Amino acid sequence: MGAKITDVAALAGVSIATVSHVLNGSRPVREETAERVLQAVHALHYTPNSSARSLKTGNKRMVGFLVPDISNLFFATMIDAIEREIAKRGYHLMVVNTCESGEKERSVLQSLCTGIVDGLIIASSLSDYREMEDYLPPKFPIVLVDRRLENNSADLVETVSYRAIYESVDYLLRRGHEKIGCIFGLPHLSTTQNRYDAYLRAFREHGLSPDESLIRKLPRADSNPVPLCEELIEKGCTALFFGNSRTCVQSLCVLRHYPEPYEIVTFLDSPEYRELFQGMHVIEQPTGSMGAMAGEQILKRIAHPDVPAREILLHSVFHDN
Amino acid sequence: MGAKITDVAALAGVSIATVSHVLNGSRPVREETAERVLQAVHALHYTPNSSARSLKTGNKRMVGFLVPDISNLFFATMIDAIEREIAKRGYHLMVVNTCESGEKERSVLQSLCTGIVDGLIIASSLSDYREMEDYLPPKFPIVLVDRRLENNSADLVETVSYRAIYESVDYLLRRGHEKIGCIFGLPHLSTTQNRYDAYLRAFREHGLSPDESLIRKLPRADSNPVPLCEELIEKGCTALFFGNSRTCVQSLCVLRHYPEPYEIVTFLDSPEYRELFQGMHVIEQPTGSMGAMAGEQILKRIAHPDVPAREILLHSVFHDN
DNA sequence: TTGTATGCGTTATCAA
DNA sequence: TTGATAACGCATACAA
Repeated sequence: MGAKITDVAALAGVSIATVSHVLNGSRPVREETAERVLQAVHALHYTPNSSARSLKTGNKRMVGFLVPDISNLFFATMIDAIEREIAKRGYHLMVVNTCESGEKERSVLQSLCTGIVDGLIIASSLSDYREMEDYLPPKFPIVLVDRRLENNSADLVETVSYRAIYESVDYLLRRGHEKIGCIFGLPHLSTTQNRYDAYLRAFREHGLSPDESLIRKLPRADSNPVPLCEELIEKGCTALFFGNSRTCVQSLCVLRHYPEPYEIVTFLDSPEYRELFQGMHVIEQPTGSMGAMAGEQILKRIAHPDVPAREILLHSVFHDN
Repeated sequence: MGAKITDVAALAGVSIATVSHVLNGSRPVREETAERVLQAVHALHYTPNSSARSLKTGNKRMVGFLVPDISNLFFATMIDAIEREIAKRGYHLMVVNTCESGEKERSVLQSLCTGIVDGLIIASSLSDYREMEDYLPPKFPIVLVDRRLENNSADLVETVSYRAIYESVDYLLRRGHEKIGCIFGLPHLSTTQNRYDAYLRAFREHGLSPDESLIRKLPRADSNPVPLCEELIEKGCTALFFGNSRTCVQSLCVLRHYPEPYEIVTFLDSPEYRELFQGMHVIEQPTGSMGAMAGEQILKRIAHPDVPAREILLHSVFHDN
């Protein structure tokens, strides 16, 4: 252990209260006294013990982020944005990978919310908010991001892709495609459901109904989309629609093996993929903005636990390249 | 605030000492009593307040990981492995993105090492260990991972790629390639330097010297390799060597635009890219193992701050597909 | 302008 | 086998 507040007080010839107030600016101190304290602090390389401070004040200056899959660039981009946002106010970000497991999410939730972090941003693998509510102290600051849960009563930052999906389908139909293959993500996620619904509605609004046999969903987080993709191409699809970046990236190796009569629409989840997706049509998600908004919102929530929950909606944009 | 140890004690009809001992296994407790305590813990969703525990024990059960670039899958893979490893012993991982900035690294270092984490794993953007040593309390547990620093006196987990690079160059030369283009990462990193040296040596051991005009290094972390790659192809290269996965991924969009008379060797930094790199020859890094070893080592170092520093070396493997 | 004393929620040392 | 209680290092209400 290093120096403690009592050591500083002794060296400066003042009480520990004065040391504390000098360091926190929490009460006027005579300039000369303050000077002596600061010198003692410097001489002893004193830094306040953050556990003691947290225990006393209840404030950790730390936000947790529960991520379903850290090896997905979508979340890496979001992490970066959140961290940048909260760092502005002196907060640290603690990232924990929940591996798309509701089980692990709950266990991590429980261990973080009691004394480690002041608030939690969660991209949840659960489906109902009540599944996590039991494990949280009442009014614990929570911001849900990207994925919506049923019976949610927490703040939410979400991206709406309905319009962008409509435009992309409209584009493909105008280009005359009749067999459009389609691969979405995990069926139980709100994002998947919303994109799927938007996709169907877009066809219906054109007076069509899509060939359901050309629509696939990935059963598991680690499912390989390659066989699905090959199947769709074999079936004679002339266009492919990918419901997220990762699926598209993983499928690229297949696409190279075939001649290219087809057009591709894919979600662009992270600017990292912009170059890789050159020549495709992309639905760009405002991933960084989502992270920034989530970071901003969790700090607001920590500061004001009692104001009503907010929903913040952002929008994806379709680019036909 | 949630339930406290006094609440549990009251509900179970025992003293707080007994609750503590049941939870920590630090003293024999009658089975029936222990059972009652556990039930109360469960009923109240009690979790010990970690600030209080840390204050008392001096142990935070938290490891920090300073990552230069969280949107690089290489590091995402490592994060996952570290977290998995230390979770076995009840430790949490706190990830902070240093954005390839030595400046930011030092500032984060300073704020984390005094009371927030028990130890730090660092993939450093600095070049000399003494640059960070000044900001650390004496004997603070540090494990350097992936990147070696000059004058290092901390534990180190590093991957050696010399043999794999030799084999890959040998392979390309045997296949008769005479113009081999080459793109490496940031010049100041030990990994880049080692790979570059190994590349040159491999040619020399074949009695050749590589055409230096076909070797490129990325000047900055956010540099776009695409123009470099195009240039190399224009110059008539029949084979390309990528010094890391990300550079290769970013260059893929170019490669599609040219007919394919060339062969590609690339580092495979993360299993995520395995499919994408199908048909290429890869130098596979043991990224997950590096993370696991780093996690294991930091816990050893925290437990035994006084044993001499260790160097742990792993090896990349070349696969000609 | 400064000092004293209490308590934050644990762990661990005594006693019983 | 269990309970009472003293720290851990700090912030802060209350005194002076």
